[in-house]
Amino acid sequence: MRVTIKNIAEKAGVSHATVSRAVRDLPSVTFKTTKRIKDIAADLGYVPSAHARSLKSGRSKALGVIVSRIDDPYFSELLQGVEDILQQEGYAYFIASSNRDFRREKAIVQTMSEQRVEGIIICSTPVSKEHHRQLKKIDIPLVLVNNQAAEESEYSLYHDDQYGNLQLTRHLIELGHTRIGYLGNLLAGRTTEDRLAGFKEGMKLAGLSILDEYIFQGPDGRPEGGFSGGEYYLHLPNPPTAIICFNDMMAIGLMKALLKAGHNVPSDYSVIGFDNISISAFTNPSLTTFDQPKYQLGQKAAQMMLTIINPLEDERNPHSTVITTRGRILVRSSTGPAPD
Amino acid sequence: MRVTIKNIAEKAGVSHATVSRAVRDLPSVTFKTTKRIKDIAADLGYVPSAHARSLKSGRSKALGVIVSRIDDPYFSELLQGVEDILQQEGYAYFIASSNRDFRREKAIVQTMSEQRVEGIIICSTPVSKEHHRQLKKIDIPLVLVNNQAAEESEYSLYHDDQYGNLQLTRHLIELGHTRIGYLGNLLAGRTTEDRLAGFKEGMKLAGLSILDEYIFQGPDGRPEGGFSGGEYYLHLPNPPTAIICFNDMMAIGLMKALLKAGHNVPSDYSVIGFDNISISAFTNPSLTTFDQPKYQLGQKAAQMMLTIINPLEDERNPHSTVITTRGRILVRSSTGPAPD
DNA sequence: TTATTTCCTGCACACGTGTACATTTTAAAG
DNA sequence: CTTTAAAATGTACACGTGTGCAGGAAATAA
Repeated sequence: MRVTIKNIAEKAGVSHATVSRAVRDLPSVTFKTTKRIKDIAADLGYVPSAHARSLKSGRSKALGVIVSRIDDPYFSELLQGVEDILQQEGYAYFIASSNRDFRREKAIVQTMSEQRVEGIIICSTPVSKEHHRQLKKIDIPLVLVNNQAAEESEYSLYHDDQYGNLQLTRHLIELGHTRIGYLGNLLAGRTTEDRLAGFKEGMKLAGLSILDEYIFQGPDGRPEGGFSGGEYYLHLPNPPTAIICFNDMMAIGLMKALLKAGHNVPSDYSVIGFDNISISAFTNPSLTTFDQPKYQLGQKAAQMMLTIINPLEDERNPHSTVITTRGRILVRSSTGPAPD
Repeated sequence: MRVTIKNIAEKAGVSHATVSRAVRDLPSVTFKTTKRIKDIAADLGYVPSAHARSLKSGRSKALGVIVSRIDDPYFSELLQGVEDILQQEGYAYFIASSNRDFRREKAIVQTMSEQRVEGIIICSTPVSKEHHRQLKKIDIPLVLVNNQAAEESEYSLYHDDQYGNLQLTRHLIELGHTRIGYLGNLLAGRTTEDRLAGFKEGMKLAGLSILDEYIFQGPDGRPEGGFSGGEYYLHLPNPPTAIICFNDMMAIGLMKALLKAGHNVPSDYSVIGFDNISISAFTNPSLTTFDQPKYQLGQKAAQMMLTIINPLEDERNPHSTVITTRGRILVRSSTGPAPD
């Protein structure tokens, strides 16, 4: 069995209460006995039980993080930001991937709730408002990152995707492109809508029209989805000269399809991604994209959560906080002047 | 305050012991009262406390997983395998990244230990045997994945890296290459040594010699590290015609450096990666690599851990289990015949 | 009916820790 | 030295749940 404060107390000839105080460095215990107790504790290999503490204090020092998929570079880069803040603060965190499955996400929240996490950072995307209402019923603080059910939530962080795709669209127009396509992601819900809106806005501002057939939703947000999107565009009788993809992964898949068909990027087609995942600087050609500050977003989400659950004594938390961030366009080599 | 079995007991007019039994579906409670109690529990939004249960039973239903970095696709694909098994079994798991920092890993183990995880899956790489000895002192079951301190551990999984690089080397030799380089990863310790050994073995078997200058350790395992490796090779007076990289990320960075300098892959240089991260099929040219079954490795690690901590009644766990897996070579478009 | 058995339920304590309060020890003051 | 205050330590109960044991209710047998 594990070493407890009682074992230490016995060996030190004091009560377990004194040990409890000593290991937490409370000033009410003499320095000398504190030292003695700590030596014995270290000697026995004592590790305090967060569970017992949680039972008394209601604080578990544990959080939960939900993402759609762990092996999606967008999420894993964001997670690294969350991690670096939480580890610093001595918080542990559970992680789980919802796979965009409503029931799976419910099961995850249930499990985390049983584990008495102090809060949950949700980076995946609840499908319905109904779902979101269910989430709020459990009374655990939530921080939502780029979540769909925006309006309903108190604490959330957003990246301004519409602004991002507006910048990207402008960039293409400045290069002389007029026939521009948007390759979306069927699974991404509101996110793909926001990005589409930015694209439409950019086209409208320039007085350009969009052919219906230039807007296509790929089956997923992976390279495979981008590849099949590429096949779609290549089969159009009059394909666009530039394509804005939902994200970098899809752009990479799309480029693959174009190159495989013997076309050149960017001289035949300009291709654009979104997110600036780390690999996007090393593709061939390197990818023009929009730099969404994922790592910082993760950090800020973690900090927001910590602020909520550890409010400073003298101030109350605001009822609601929404942080909106904007990244910046990164022009690389996958975009060029429109062909004649 | 959260709903407890006492609250339910009060409302149902029974003792909390009966509620405790009812919510766990023990047969000793009448079906009728069980139903009534469960209805009340659901009505009040009861969520059992894993912490209180853990205190009594010693089982926390929580595990820990340590990786070097979460945003490394190798680890995140492996993690997805772990996740898919554990979620199915109702286990939650803490995750943490060590950043290959000894002290950070120690702090992580401490935190997880306080959280009373039932076991820890370690995918990062302990530097020293001393470190590994410290790990074993805490009496928590460990499963090591591709870990350096191989011999000392009871439960571990390995991918046969040496075999892998032997296959890759053979492939290049069959293509007529004789001047072959190995670009390692300075941070990867034993892993890069194993892969180097496979390379040397392949060369030796073919009666080929290796120039010292063809073996170079890049500063890290990311594209950046591969890029600087590429710059190194390009500055050699007599560069190799083919380069085997520590992993796919480095191979992608290396290709970037070669292409940037105006060379062609594979007609000027053949390039090979390792791991088969999902993006490697979509690079330009697509990457010849060795398919390490990361997802399956993660699954097996999780299953092994579950077997250890939930042994079947009628059988005892073996004192030690080591699983070794072999992947297979994937020939794509980044390798070709040696130039004249 | 009563006696016996089986089935349910309640009581009481345990898990490891924290804390208000009581008690003892120590230090300071007289 | 005693007296008094302050500091250090101990006692007892609490957190939410599980479980051995005892007791009560119901079902079966006589």
